[in-house]
Amino acid sequence: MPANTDIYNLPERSLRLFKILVEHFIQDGQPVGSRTLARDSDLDLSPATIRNIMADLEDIGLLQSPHTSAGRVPTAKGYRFFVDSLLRVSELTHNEIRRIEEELSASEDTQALLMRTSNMLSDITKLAGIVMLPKQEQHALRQVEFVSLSDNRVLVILVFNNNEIQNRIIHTARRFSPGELQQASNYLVETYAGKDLITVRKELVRELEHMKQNVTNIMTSAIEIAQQAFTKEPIRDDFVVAGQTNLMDIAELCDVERLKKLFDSFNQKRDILHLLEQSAHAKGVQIFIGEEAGYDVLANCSVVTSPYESEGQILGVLGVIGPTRMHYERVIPIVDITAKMLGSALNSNN
Amino acid sequence: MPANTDIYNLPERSLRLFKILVEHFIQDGQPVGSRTLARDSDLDLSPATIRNIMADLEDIGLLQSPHTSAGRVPTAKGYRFFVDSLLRVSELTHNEIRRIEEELSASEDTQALLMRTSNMLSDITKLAGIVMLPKQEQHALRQVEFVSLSDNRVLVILVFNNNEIQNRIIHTARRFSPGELQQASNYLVETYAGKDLITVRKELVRELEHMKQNVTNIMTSAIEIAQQAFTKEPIRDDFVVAGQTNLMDIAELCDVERLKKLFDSFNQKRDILHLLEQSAHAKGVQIFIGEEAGYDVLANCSVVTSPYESEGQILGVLGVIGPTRMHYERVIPIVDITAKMLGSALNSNN
DNA sequence: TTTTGCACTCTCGCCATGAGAGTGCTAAAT
DNA sequence: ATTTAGCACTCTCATGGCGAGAGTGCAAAA
Repeated sequence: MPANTDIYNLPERSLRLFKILVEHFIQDGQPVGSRTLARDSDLDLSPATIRNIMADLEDIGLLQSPHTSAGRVPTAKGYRFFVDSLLRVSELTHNEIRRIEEELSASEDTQALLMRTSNMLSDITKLAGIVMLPKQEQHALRQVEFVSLSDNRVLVILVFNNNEIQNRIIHTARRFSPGELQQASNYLVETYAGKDLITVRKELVRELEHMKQNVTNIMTSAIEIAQQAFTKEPIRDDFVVAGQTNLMDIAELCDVERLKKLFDSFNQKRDILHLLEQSAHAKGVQIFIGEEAGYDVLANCSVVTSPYESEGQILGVLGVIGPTRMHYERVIPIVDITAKMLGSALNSNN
Repeated sequence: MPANTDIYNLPERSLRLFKILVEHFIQDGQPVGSRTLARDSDLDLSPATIRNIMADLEDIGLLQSPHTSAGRVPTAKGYRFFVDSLLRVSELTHNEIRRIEEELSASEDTQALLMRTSNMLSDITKLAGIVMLPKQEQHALRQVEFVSLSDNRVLVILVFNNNEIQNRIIHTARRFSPGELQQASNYLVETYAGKDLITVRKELVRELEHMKQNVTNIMTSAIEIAQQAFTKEPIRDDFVVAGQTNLMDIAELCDVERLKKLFDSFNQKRDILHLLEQSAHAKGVQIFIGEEAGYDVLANCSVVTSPYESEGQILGVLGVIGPTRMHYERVIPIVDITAKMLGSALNSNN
């Protein structure tokens, strides 16, 4: 009797059993035994038969048992197989869709909208919502304003095409009069509006070169100020997490050690950011099963993500962090739809 | 032998013992017994005598024992007495002071500075730092800028005297041209710069009244826009908490239930805000011992706060949240000095 | 191939047990 | 009149044994 080592060649019956087992475990978090499975599956099999099948599934690496006399639970590989091949996502109710629509409809500035999105995700899924903020460098400059503060400090306000607003304070070599600032602002808008920051920086460097040869340029001061205003990268959050505390209710994470590590990694951003960036260029929903990807802070966690885009350009990534044992069939469409709606909300916002 | 029920009439010896006990408990969190105390106090007393004294202290309500055969721990009242009458704060080292100075010296916009302060507090104390943001209404308007977005949406940028910057998006009845906006902005700055938002609102109402009678006013549109721009209160965080995760290391809070409640109350703001507001008009450092004040989420927690002010005006409150069992002698001067330095940093920032 | 029967394993809750720590009280000592 | 020594008492906590319950794997029967 050759052991079937290929998960894609499993007999129909094993698949159904496996699916029911995973669903069962997702439901109540207890390892599932053969008795329960015999009772709850519509297949008419005795526990013994089911035990044999489960032993096979364990050999392939889809299941494991915490100890000899507990039932079985899915492995990371098991979850992967489940979400990739077995899962059928459920339709969202009308109410849910309307809820999402409403939350994303209000037109404020982008930052606020993204935070609301994150909150909404966490609220609706009862997990942690996460929204990566778009790199503003991709966005075209729309407006530049200068406000003179005391001495030689100048407040720079940049407005981008996506309604993102940035404030920076710079120190100038000398004091500029409001008139000069106004003039500089006019010049810069005229010259650079519609270009993204990277382009702007490049052109500024060239301009500066040019200026050295041709000192009579009346826009010397504008260039000088701009040089500073556009170069300095403001410290800026990369993503926002909402509803972290929802994770504290989840049994398998309910240990302060682990939670601390997880929360710390939200604060330090590094790992999470790395993971989000990976999925930035996938299309549609992606699912990371924590242990699989090797992020040890994400042990027992899954991350469901989707990039969101506007006018064909990927702006960022959003998603949900929860236990591997999460209701994927609900979470996936929620993330999916949210990403799409956020995309069009940002679009209509321009 | 009349039991001494007045804590201020306790014999010197009892006081010293009590102080040592509290310090001991703060140090390692274990209930302190008579043996330990006999060993560690320089008073040359036998455990038995100390037991008698401790029994007295327990009668007065300064101590309690978790159970008959544990040592004693301070009660809330005990902590109160300790911090009010017995505690001698330690001097900060030069390094620490320099550290604080450096963190608060960078001149950016106010929001960023406050966040850095909060982070610094949590980092230096290894507890949670908290900084209440100033109500911007107290601050004088310095500058108003309008940027036309698509259709009839206008971005309003308010700059206040304390370098705080606010962005709001408003919807106008009709589309305004950049020229009109510029004109409106000029008019508003001319008329209202130097006044705080509350005053501005009042005067605007009067202006509007006036306008109805005298429709020829050329600044109709300015008033119209301003009406919206200044009335709408942007959603805005009331305070920022940093280093929450530090609290997860603390033994007496190390239970997910409690932590969740605490973190939730940070998010919902209500309780914490209420507490902070209480101390806004105290002068200097204040200490709240959680249970005492009746905030049940703050059980086993203390909050050390100080208002910070600039030019004699109280701007807000900052502080540290930690276990009742915290190193007050260190935390108090840190909070104190931070508040003072933040005050002057904000001052020099104007 | 499936099922029955059965021995085996592992967890978990329960209880008893004993060491350790600390107390309170009484009687002796200073 | 205090302070101390002695001692019985109480409470926690770690340990180990025990039995119930759940689930397994295997061998033999259907």
